[in-house]
Amino acid sequence: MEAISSFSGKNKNVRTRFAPSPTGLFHIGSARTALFNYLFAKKEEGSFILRIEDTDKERSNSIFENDIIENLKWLGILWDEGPVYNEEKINGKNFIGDYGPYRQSERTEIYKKYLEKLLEEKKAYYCFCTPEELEAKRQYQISIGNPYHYDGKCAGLSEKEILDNLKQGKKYVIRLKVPAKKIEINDLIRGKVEFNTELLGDIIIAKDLNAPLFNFSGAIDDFEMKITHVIRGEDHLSNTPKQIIIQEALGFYRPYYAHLPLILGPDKSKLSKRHGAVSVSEYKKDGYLKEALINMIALLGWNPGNEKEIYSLKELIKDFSIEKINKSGAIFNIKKLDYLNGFYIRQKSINEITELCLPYLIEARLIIPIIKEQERILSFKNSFEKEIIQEKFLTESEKEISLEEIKKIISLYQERLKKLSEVVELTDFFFKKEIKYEKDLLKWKTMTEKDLLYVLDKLEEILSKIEEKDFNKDNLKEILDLESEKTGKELNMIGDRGHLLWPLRVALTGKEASAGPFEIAEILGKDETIKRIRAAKNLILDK
RNA sequence: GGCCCUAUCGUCUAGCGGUUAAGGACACCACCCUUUCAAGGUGAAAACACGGGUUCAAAUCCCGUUGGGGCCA
Repeated sequence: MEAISSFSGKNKNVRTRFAPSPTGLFHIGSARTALFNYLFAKKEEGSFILRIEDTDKERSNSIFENDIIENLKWLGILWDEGPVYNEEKINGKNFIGDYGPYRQSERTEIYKKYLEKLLEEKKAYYCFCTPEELEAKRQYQISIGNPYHYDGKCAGLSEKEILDNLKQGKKYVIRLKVPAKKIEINDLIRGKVEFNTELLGDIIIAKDLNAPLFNFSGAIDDFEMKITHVIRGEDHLSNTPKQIIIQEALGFYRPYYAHLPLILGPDKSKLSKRHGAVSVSEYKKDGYLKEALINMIALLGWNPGNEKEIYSLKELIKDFSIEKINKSGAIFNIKKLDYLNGFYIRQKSINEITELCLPYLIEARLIIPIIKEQERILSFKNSFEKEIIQEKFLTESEKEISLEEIKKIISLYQERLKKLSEVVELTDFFFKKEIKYEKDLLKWKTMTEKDLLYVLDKLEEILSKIEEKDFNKDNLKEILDLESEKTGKELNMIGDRGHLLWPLRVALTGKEASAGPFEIAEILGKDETIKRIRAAKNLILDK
């Protein structure tokens, strides 16, 4: 039996790969496959490789390749080697992630060499059977209750027949002779899995000499790239015996295999577009942090064996082990992602979270940066403290607002955010000239319109008396607490500050949920606060 | 249809024959805090698919059934 090495010590020879086809946006399931390959390689201090499997020219698109690359980098899943496309980077500083990916479309010569070798050694042969012919045979076999596989007709073609057919330009495929045998795989996750090759028939390995099929090019590349561990989704388990047959025909070593359970949608089928957002870029745009995404997908199908739930990429590398990967599929639970995202958002410093939120506010046109080069504000990084702190913005209501003030606003909402994108709807009232709401929203519990007008009058009166320089949350709290005792008695709502604070909050925000009114009033300032209280009165009086 | 994989609370999972009247997390519910919403705190409810074995003892091992999934066609 093949020894299942647990690789418990460091093994720097470990080489893993992530081999996506660029036929769609970078998928959350692919991200997890990439992550696990990365974690295992890093854990062993080995290498992790990115290989773009773009042999299917019809379906491959560089847009998708870019999406994969961009998001891998964003997540911090960086590969260790690859072609360097930019000369300058060879002489200059060359760091991980600067490498391009390996592309199968650039390696057809390599596959061709092996294809010719197999043909020469008579381990593979040209097959000229037409699709109609094959379909007819298939139907017949099924009708008599047999499982269908190719009957090997073209394996017996003479040298002359082959040449004649080729000369005539007949369409062909290349088939590999498949010996009838049992293939046993010792999957690192699933244990022993057996396949019978008799059910396969002679498999197609290429459409022509320049067009190898996925199973063939993959097997070649895993060998050429000295991959030791093939970690991939369970959907590839059925492909494994085919690849092993190819390896055996070519005399290659066999890598270790580990087939990950699939990530499922709520209906338990493989997670796909019809379940909603599945691409990493969509989650990123929606305001999920990479920390949350990494933490989430790592814990889908893997767990450390203790009760730790919060994991950084670094900690994952430290604790990761293939043995702890589960066997059954896991449903992707967006609520848990939300929880993790909220958690990581709360961990951020105010500068970090402001930097993260700013693009959303700008995109919603709530604020516009007042600087010559607008690009700078979107890409600021290190100079945050020194430079950006001076930056000014123009609000939607065309008032100037400093970054310092925006920071204050965001810090009020930091612990309320589940996703960065929510910052827009939560804080829009700070930036808008006019806020719209139903007047009934102003009423607290059993208050009448008369009570409400009385309270709003009182608020205006009291707040007007406070000097501009004393218009801060602590003072406001002290003064309004005192006032609410009086008005509470008058309105028969003793001890219930809501009769004063609820209308105030709604007048300032137009929302039924928000941060505290004292903090909000301080940021809005005395003039704006009083203006909004008056607007509330007018709303009630239908003016 | 054939082959293969899989099965613990609604969800993610711990459990690797006896310290388990099955533990944690998310979600849900209640309470506390509180002007609202969050956050935080406390607590509740919630699962070993089924049937056979093996064993003194099974969620844990074996077989089957059923369910779910994947691949191929």
